[in-house]
Amino acid sequence: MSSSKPPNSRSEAGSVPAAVVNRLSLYLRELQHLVAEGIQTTSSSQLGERLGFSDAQVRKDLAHFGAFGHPGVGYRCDELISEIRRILGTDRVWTVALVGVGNLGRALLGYKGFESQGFRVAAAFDSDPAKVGDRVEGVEIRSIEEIGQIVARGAIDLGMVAVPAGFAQAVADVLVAAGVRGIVNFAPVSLALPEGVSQVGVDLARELEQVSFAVASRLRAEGA
Amino acid sequence: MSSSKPPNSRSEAGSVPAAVVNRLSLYLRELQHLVAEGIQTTSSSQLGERLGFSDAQVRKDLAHFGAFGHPGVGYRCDELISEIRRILGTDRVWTVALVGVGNLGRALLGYKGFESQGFRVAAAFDSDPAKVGDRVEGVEIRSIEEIGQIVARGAIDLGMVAVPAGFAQAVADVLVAAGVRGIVNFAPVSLALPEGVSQVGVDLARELEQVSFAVASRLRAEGA
DNA sequence: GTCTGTGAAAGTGTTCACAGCG
DNA sequence: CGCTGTGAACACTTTCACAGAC
Repeated sequence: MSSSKPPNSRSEAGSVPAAVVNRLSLYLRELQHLVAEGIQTTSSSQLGERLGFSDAQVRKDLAHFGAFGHPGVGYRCDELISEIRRILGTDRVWTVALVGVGNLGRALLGYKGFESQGFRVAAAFDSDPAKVGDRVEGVEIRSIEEIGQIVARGAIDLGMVAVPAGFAQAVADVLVAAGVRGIVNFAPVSLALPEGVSQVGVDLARELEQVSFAVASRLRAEGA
Repeated sequence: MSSSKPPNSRSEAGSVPAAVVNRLSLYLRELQHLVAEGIQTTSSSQLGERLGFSDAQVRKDLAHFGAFGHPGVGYRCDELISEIRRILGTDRVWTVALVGVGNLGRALLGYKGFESQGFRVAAAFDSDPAKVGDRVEGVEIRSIEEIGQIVARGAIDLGMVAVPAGFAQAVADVLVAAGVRGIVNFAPVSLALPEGVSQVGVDLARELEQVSFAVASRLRAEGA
């Protein structure tokens, strides 16, 4: 409990608001676009402007994790990219298991955006015997019974659940029992997971509902 | 400024926090599950418990829009479902245009969860001449040049963008010019849209990053 | 002069706790 | 009694504004 804290490092595990983490990965994405445009240095105001946030918001968010900027200069893009990847944990490759190789599962297997961000879909499972053994995008589809073996072998960090709503909880239970540490759930149900397993839900109908609310509100305001 | 306000109605268009709208569609989903389980009446605490929120949170959220509960009883599920659908605007059918029929676009065309929530994917567009004319899930793929005609004909309310990042802004511009009122963007870029057009972004890699942050934080906390 | 990092102020969102209704 | 709806207390986030670094 004595000891000097290492400089340039904050809690990171401590309670960082989810909204901050959300924006962090937006910053990362935008920094990568900047680099692709040949821009090497940016500022909190440039970054904020491109994303619709204030400059102060950008600086405060980053301040949760350390001091990465250069007063009078701004942020070196490649430097900040490295820092954010380290914070998000994507300075290494996470292996991901996909469960459910329907339309959506197939799209996830073929999605090109995972690899460059540090995620590798390393295994796919489906309950349909007709699909087991097939290869999709170079990944062999295995029987759902094999989840335990493959994941517990330590080869899998995260799970993506793309099965019908009625099966999602059971699949999640199996994944958790096998030792997965986090789950992205594409089924339209709220999963009950034990503490220590993180989840993010992606519900396509809900995304549309968010838009329809905004549009409907605007229509109501105009019409009234 | 005199006048009696009509009972059971609040602003709705007024500034409702996005977080509230997000939870609203979670409530809707959960209420639909409750009905499927044969449960007809629920309470703020039951609803909250199943979703991980406090009972007070549920009541406060709903209070933004009116008084839908029955003291001493709770909420009648079907009643509350109707109210929330009205608030979200999904008490009618929204027609949606999909742009980009790659892996993800195909999955969106085949997604079974839209119809029941009030969304109909009524048109699909792709820039690849080889795809134009094909039918996917009963929807004919049209050339991107036709967006203007089809949307402006008034048949389309919302757009879903599932094209590569580099084309997303251009596609969004065309959709907006054609009169679309809201966009769900699956490309990993921030779209610049004019005021009056709503957007929601879904970035699959970012969803995984949120999970990897949480897991990495936990590992750091344990390891340290 | 430019831009960061940060306390202090302002603004929002959440929880508490209870009056009032069924 | 149980449960809603709600003002008041609290906690959290964002914005402001400026000292310090380049």
